[in-house]
Amino acid sequence: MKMTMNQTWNQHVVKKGNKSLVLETIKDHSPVSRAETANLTGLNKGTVSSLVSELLDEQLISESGPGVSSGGRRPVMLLFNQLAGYSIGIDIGVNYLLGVLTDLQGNICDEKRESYTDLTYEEIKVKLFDIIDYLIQAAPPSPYGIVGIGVGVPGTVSNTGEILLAPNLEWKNIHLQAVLERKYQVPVVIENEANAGAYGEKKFGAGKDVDDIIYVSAGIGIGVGLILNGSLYKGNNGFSGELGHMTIEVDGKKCRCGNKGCWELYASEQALLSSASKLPDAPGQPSLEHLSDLADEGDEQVIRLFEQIGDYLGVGLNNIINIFNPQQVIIGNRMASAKKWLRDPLINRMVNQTLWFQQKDLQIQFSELSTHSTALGVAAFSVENFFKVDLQSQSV
Amino acid sequence: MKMTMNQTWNQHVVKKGNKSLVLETIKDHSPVSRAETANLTGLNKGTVSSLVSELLDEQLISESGPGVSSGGRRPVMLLFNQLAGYSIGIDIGVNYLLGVLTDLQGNICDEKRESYTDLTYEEIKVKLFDIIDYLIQAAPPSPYGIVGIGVGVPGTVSNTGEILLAPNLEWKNIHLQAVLERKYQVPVVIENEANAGAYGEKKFGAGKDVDDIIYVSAGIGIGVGLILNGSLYKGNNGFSGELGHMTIEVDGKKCRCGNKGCWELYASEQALLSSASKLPDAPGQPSLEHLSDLADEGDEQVIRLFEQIGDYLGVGLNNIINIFNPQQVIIGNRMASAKKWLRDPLINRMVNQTLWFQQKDLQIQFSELSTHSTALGVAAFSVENFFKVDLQSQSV
DNA sequence: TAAACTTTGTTTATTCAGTAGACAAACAAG
DNA sequence: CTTGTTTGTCTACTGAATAAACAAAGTTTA
Repeated sequence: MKMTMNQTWNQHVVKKGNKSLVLETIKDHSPVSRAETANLTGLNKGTVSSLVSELLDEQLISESGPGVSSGGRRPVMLLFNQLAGYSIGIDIGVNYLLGVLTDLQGNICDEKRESYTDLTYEEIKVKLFDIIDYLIQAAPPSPYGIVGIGVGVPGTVSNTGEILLAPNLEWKNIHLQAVLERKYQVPVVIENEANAGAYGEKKFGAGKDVDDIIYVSAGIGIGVGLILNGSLYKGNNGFSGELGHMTIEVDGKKCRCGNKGCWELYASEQALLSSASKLPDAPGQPSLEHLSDLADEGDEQVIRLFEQIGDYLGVGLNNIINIFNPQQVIIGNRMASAKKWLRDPLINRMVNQTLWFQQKDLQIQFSELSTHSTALGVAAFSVENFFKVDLQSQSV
Repeated sequence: MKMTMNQTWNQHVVKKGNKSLVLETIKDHSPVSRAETANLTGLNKGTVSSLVSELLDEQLISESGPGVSSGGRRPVMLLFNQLAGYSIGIDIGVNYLLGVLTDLQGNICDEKRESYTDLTYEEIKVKLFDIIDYLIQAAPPSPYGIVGIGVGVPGTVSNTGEILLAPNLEWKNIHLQAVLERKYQVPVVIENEANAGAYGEKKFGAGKDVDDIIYVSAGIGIGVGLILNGSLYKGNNGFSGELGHMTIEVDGKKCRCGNKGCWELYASEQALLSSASKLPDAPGQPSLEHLSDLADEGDEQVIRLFEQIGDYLGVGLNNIINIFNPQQVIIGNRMASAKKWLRDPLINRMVNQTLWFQQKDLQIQFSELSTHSTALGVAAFSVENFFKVDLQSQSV
C-alpha cells in the first residue's frame, strides 16, 4: 500500500511481452507469414521465428500451407488456432439467463438462453449450473479445454469477485466466484454487466479501434461501463459506473437509493414501463416488446413516450460527454432495440446542448452485438486471463 | 490509427525502466544505500551498483558520507540531487498570474505573483514573460538549468498544446506553447488548470499515495481533473473534466454554454457572488474574501449563502462519486479557502445521498496546497518529461 | 585483543534474449 | 539457364541482469 512495489524489469518480461505481441499480430492479421509478422511487429526475423516455434509447440497457432509468392520463396502462412480452447460467458439478466460458448477468438460456438420471472438465488443457481453443464459438454475436444468461465451480473461486484448488491435480483453478498471455481475447477471471473458489455463492444463490436468508450447499459436500470485509455476503469473498489444514480433533477422523483432525481428514474426501461402504465388506455402488463409493437403501429402516445425517454437519455449522455470527452458512446442492453424511436430525440438533445468542441470526433452508436455484449465480454475476460498466465508459465 | 503500433520490447527498454526505478527509489527513500536500494527494488546488487554509477555521472544523484552500520561495513548513502535542475510552473488565473520556480523534487525555490483585472492576451503575455524572465534569473547555476516550463490555463487545451477556449479570459485558439518554446528554447507544457491541479495534489499534496483522485477546481467556474488508475485521464481530445457543465437540474438556469441547469451555475464562486449581490443589504462589489470576512463576523445571511453553495457542491460530488468510485475527492482552487463554511453542508448532502458502498474508503478533502496546486502540477509535468527523455538519451 | 561474523559494494563468469547478417531454399522473370 | 527476390533458419555477437566470489570495513563475541 505504501510503496507501489514496482515490478523489476528483466528479460523474462521482455520475452513475455514480445511473445504476446507476436501472438496478437498473428491473431489480427491471420493468415500471415513469419516475415510479415516481423515487419508488423518491428522484431527481428530470427526472434519471430523462435517465438513462433514456441507458439506452435503450445498449439496456439498452426501452419497452413504455403501462400502466394510475391517474387521469391513462397511464405508459410500462420493461423491463430482459435480452437485451442473454449471460454464460457454467462449474462445473468433480471429475467433471463444467457450463456455462450466461444472459441479463443470470441466466435460463438453454441449458446443457450432461459427466461423466467422472480427467481431466488438458489433457483437461478440451478439453472446456471444447467447452462454451464450444457456448454461444457457442447465444447469440442481441444488442447486446453474450457479456459475459464465469466459471469456478468446486474449489480456491484467487489474487486475480490463478490457480488455485493444486485438490487433487481435482490442478491446481496454472494460469493459466486468461489462457488463456481470449486465446482468447475477453472478460473472464474465475475463482473458487472455494464463493464462486461463495454469490454465486449471494445473487443468485438462497435468499439474495436477506439480507446475511450462509454457503454451505457440501458435496461431495467442504467449502468455504465467505462473504457478509458484503452482499458476498463473500475474505480477504487470496483464500483464505478453507477451512473444510473446520477442526479439530473435536484428536487426530482424519489429513488429507492435514497437520492432524488436519479437518471434511471427518467431514462430506463423501468421509467418507460411506469409512464406507459399511466396512459389512459394502458395495457395491463406493458412490456418493452409490446410498446415497441404499438409504436410500430403508429401509436402516437407511445411514440411520444419513447421520445421522452430518448430525450432524458440525451440529458445524461450530455453529462457523460462533458465528463469524459469520449470518442464513442454506445447505447446497449434492452433499450438499444428501440433505437428507431430513441435515436432522434437523443441526438437532438445532444447537438443542442453539448459543448461544440466535445462533439468533434464523437460517435453515438447503438450496440452492434445487441443482447450478446455482456456474455461475449465476460467470455473475453477469461480468454485474456488464459493468455496472460499461459504465456508466462510456458517454457519450451 | 488502425493498429496500435505496439512498442517492441528489448533490453534498452529494460535498462531504462530499471534505471528509472532506481532513481525513483533513491528519490523517495533518500538517504539510502546501494544495498538497501537493491532490496527495495528487488534488483541485483551488481545491477544497482552499475546503474547508480551512471546516475552519479549524470549528476542526478550524489554520495553523502557513510551512514550508520548495522553490524557490518558502513554503507555509502546516496542522495537525490534535487538541485541538478529547475522547473518553472505558471498558473494563469482569471485575475492573477502565479509563477513558481521549483527544484526537481518540487520544492518551491522562488515565486512571484501578480494581480490584475480584465487584461487581453497581449497584455497578459507581457506580464507572463516578465515572470518567466524573473524566475529564470532567480534559478541558481545547475548542471541542467531550466528543464522546462509548464503553464496551467483555465480552459480547454488540445493534445497539441493549443489553448482552444478559455472563456473567462476570452482567449480562443492561442498556441502559447509554440510562442514560449521559440522564445525560451526549452520544452513547454500547456495544461488545463484542473488537470494540473489534480497532478499537483497527487505528487505533492493530499493525494500522494492514492491512485483514483477527483480534483474539483472550484473557482469562478468549475473544472475537474481526473487521476484514474494512477495517471491523468484527458479524454480523446484532451477535453475531459468539463464537469462544470454537468446538468444537475433539467430545466434550470440558462448557461452561456447553451445548456440549462449546469452545475457551475449553482456551486461556483460566480454563483456565490451573484447570489450575494441579490441580498437586501448587498455590498457594492462583493468578493470571495469580503464574504468570507462577513461570515467570520457571524453574518447569518452570508453563512447561509455559503451553506447553499456547499450543498450544491455536494450534489455534483454525489454524481462524481457514483461515476468514478474514487478513493479521494479534493476540493481545490479559490473556493477551498471557504472550507470552514462549505464542509458541513457538503458532507451532509453526501452522507445522506451517496450509495453506502461508495462511501467506503472514501476521503473528502480540501486542498493542502491551496492556491499552489496548479503551478506545482505543471512544474512537475516538466520535471517528469525531463526524466523521461534524459534517462533514455544518456549513455555512458 | 583476536577471531568470527556481518554488511556493503565491486568484480567476474554465466545466462538469456534480441539483433545483424550470412546462408540456403524456393520461387519469378527474362 | 541465369539472375534477382523473398522466406526462413542459423551463427556469432551484444547488452543487460544475475549469481557468486571477494575485498573492505565494520561489529560482536570469546
